[in-house]
Amino acid sequence: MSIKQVAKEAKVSTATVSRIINDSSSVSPATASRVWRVIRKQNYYPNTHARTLVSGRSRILGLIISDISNPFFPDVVKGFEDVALQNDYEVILTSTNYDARRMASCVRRMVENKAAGVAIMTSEMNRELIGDLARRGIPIVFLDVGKARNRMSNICVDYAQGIREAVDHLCALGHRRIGFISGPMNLKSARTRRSAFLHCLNEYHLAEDSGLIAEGNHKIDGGEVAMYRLLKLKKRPTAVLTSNDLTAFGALRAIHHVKLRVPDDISIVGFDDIELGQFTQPPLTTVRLPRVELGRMAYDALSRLLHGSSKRGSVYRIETHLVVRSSTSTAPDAHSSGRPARS
Amino acid sequence: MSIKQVAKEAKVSTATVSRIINDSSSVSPATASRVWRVIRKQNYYPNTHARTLVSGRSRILGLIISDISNPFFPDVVKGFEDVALQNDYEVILTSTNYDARRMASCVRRMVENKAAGVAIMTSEMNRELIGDLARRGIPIVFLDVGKARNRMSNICVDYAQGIREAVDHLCALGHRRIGFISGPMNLKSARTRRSAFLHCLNEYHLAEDSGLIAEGNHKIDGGEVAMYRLLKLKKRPTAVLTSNDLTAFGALRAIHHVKLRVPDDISIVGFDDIELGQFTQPPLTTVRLPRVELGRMAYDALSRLLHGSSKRGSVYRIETHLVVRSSTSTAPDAHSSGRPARS
DNA sequence: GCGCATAATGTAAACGTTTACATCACACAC
DNA sequence: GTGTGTGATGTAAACGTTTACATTATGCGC
Repeated sequence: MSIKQVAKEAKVSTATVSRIINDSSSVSPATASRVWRVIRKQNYYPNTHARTLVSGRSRILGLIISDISNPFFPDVVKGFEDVALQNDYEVILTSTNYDARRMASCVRRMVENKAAGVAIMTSEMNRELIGDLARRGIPIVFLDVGKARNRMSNICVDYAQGIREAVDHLCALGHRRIGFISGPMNLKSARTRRSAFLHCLNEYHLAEDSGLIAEGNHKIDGGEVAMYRLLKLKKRPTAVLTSNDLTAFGALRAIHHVKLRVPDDISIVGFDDIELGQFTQPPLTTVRLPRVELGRMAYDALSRLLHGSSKRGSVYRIETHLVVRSSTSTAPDAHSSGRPARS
Repeated sequence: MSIKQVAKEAKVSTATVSRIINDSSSVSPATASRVWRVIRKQNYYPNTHARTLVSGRSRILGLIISDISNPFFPDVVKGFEDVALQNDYEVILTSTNYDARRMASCVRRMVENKAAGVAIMTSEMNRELIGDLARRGIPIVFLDVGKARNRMSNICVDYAQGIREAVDHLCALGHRRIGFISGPMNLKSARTRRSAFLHCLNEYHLAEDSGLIAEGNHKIDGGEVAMYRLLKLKKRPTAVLTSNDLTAFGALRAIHHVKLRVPDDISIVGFDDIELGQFTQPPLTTVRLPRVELGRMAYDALSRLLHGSSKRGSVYRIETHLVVRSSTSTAPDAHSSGRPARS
């Protein structure tokens, strides 16, 4: 059961066994193979906790997300976990449930478990808590937070690119009144997406009409309610971008409910490209955010912070691109004036 | 940083600090509050690994699933995690990716991390591996495996109930040719669902026509392909049950693609009731399997095994029920002969 | 004031590893 | 034969806790 018993049966010291398990450096092949035999025979597994205790390094990586039942996250988790596992790291997954207080407990758990590094894939942030981790020398990877410092890297999603492609696409189809359904404005990621949209509108010299912007909650019901609001406008938008796909699903639902058709009467563009978007009626045109890759990148960033030569963090970039399906088409009121020039 | 420093600053022994952190039994309130002050001031967190090492108990629970990006699992994970956390357990999540070999590594990781208990929510099983856990005295909770033994409990999903309700519902609507799209037959859970369906058909004295049974893969594409097969039948079914919702989504897609209508031409019933089922076109009639509750129950079962008086495991039962939405309606060829009697 | 139960606290061993350092055997140069 | 470098192995301390046991202080009955 313990290294001692292995050592005893193999007639070597515990030090030798330890060396064999870990690096095999400077141990004779003969002894090594004999000890390996005993290890297999006894079905011995080293005790992680003892290892961590003495060596100080833990081979545990923390992954903090908002909520696993938000379809954005499973792929991120998968990407992160797969590659972490391949490198013999254990992953501890915690969720904030969008609640800043639970963030504190997430961080505490990371510290208690002596996580070697932490990837924070949620935007509920807390300066002090981060400081807590930093002070303990734990490398951190953030999502969409602008700074790279010592032992802190940052993954920046280029929302603007995808949104630009979407607006581009809609303008080409003759749309001029383009609405937007945002996420909850207390969420950093929602604000980022929203401002990328507004910025883009400017580039196209389209009037920024705050009436065309509704706030959702990044869930289906919120998207539905927000879409009803936009539909009640006397001059309703001919196309609507949404802050995430679930919101778009809600919008589709609302439109269907008032007996309008997508894309004939209204075009809808989602964001994220969750798998189910292919199967809505009609299949959803959306901006793809590669989530598995995001998870993988979070691991890579962490790994570089852990094993890299420099302790200085970096900023990584994830691209987003439009995926055209069937929820967008020509604007119903399209004149032949063509698309506006990009500024 | 360590208990010693706390002890030193509070002018007590490490034993006293330990007692204060853990049980507070037989330590004077005065000392306790003084020590707590120091703990907070130093921002001290006990080292989990040291704790586990000496005490032998680990407050880590293992959760083994197939694949987090299968929409069945996030809710299970959520249910399990939430209640585990409330009870100060850490959760280690591992995925088999439907691969028996990876199951071995999942189990090894559980042992290495000295998990206090393990919930295995996937049907890829392996006798030896389980024995490995059992021999180490680690309590286990299974899903849909019939035995309860020492330190082993089992959660049984009552698939039959929900399927019975579904067939009942379809028969009441005049359907006689009811098809079934199964999951991959190498999956235990898929086989269980399939045989529950066949059994039910018997109860209704409906002919068991193997041509009406197609094999999918529990994913959308598989459901789609399987549905095409059923549609090509010279006497195609008027209603189709599916082994899970994703399969049903695929079926909807296939039907839509050949310009038939759901439910007018064909009724579809899913299984699981994943959230997105409400938002398909039409919203999916399905059998609800309460996943969050399943996760919670897995924790409870584990907890009882850990802290309960008896080491003997139990069998728990999860009910499934039909949720009627809009993907089912009267059979197109319905005669007025009424529904067949239940045997 | 004495003895004794009880409450509060301290001492030190133990948990299973890793690792710096010590030891040993051996070969090789001189 | 002596010294010295090297490769293989052993010894023992250390990691940060918990906990059985020991010790000390406190209060109470008589």
